[in-house]
Amino acid sequence: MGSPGCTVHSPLHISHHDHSDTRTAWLDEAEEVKPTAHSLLGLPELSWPGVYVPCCDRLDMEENPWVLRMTEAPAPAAPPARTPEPSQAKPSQAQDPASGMEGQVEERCLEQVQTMVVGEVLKDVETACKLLNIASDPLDWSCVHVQKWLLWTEHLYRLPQVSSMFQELTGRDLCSMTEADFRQRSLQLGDMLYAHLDIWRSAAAMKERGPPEDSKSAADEDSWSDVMCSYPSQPIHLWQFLRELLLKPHNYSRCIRWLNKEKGIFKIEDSAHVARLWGIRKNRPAMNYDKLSRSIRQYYKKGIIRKPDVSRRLVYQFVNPV
DNA sequence: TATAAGGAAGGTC
DNA sequence: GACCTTCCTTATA
Repeated sequence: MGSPGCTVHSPLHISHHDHSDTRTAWLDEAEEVKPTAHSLLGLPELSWPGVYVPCCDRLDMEENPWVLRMTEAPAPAAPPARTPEPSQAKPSQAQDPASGMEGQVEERCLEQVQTMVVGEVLKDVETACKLLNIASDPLDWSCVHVQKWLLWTEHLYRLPQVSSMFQELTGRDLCSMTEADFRQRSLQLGDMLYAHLDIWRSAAAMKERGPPEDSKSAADEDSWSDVMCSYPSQPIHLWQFLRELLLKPHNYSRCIRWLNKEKGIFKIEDSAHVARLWGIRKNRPAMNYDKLSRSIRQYYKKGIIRKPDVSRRLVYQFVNPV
C-alpha cells in the first residue's frame, strides 16, 4: 500500500504460537501500516484491541507481532481537575455562575471526547483494513476475507483457533448471523466475535454516512491539550459514561435519553447499543447489557444510581441529578 | 424471553 | 480497596 505514512512490508509473516504455517498464508498480502504521528486521544484505555491503535509507535514484528507499544499521552498543561464524586455533583449552575461555566466547559469537553472516540474507532478499523487488505464493510468480504479477519482477531486477542468454526462463510453470511448463531459455532468465543463484528459493521455504517459535524468542528476548534487539561486520562466510571451519552441527545437519544432530566431519571432505549458503546469505551468486546446492568446495580448501594420510585424496565435515576 | 436483583469470585489499577 | 467484569441463580413482567 503506497499511501502516505505507510511502510510496506510484504509479505507480512505472522507467527502464531499454536497455529500451523498454513494459517499464516492468509495474511501474506498484508502490509504494515505505520501510524500517523501521535494519536489525538493518546489514551490507552480508548484503544480497541481488534484494530490497530494509532497511538502506538510501531508494530514490533520480531518480539511479538501484535503487541502494541503505546506512546505517552501529551502531558496536561495544568494539573488535571479531579472528576467530582456524584455526591458532590450538585445542580448549582443557576446559583453559581462560575460553576455553571465550569459545567458547560466540562460538558463540551465530554462531547469532544465522545466524538473523538468515534473518530478513533473509525481510524483504527480503516488501518486494520489496510493491514489485512480487506474492505471495511464486512458485507463485502469474501470467504478468504472472513478468514483473514478471524485470524487477525485471534492474534490480537490471543484466542484459541476459532476460524475453522466459520469456514465457507462470506461477510454477508456472517452479518446475517445472530449472536446465538455465533455462540452455536463457538460457545466460548461466539459472543466476543459477534460483538467485534458489530463494531466493524457500525464503523462501516458511520464511514458511509460521513463523520459527524460536531467531530469536525471539535477537531478544528480545539486542541487536544485543551481537552486534556479539563478531562484527564483517568479511567471513566460507568455513571460518568452514561451521563456523557445523556448529554449528547443529538447523537444518542435513540439508545439512551432523559425521561426527567431535573430528577435525573433516564431510560435505556437500546440496551444492546449502550452496552456495546460501554464495551468500546472499556475495551471489553464481550460487554452486554446483563453485565452493564450488574454494574449499574452496584451503584444502588453507593447511592449513585437507583431505580425510580415507580420502577420501570430499563429506567434508572441518578441520585444526584446533573 | 428480557429484564431485575444480588451473591460470589476474579481482574486491574 | 475501589470499581468494575463475569458468571450465576432466582424472580418477575
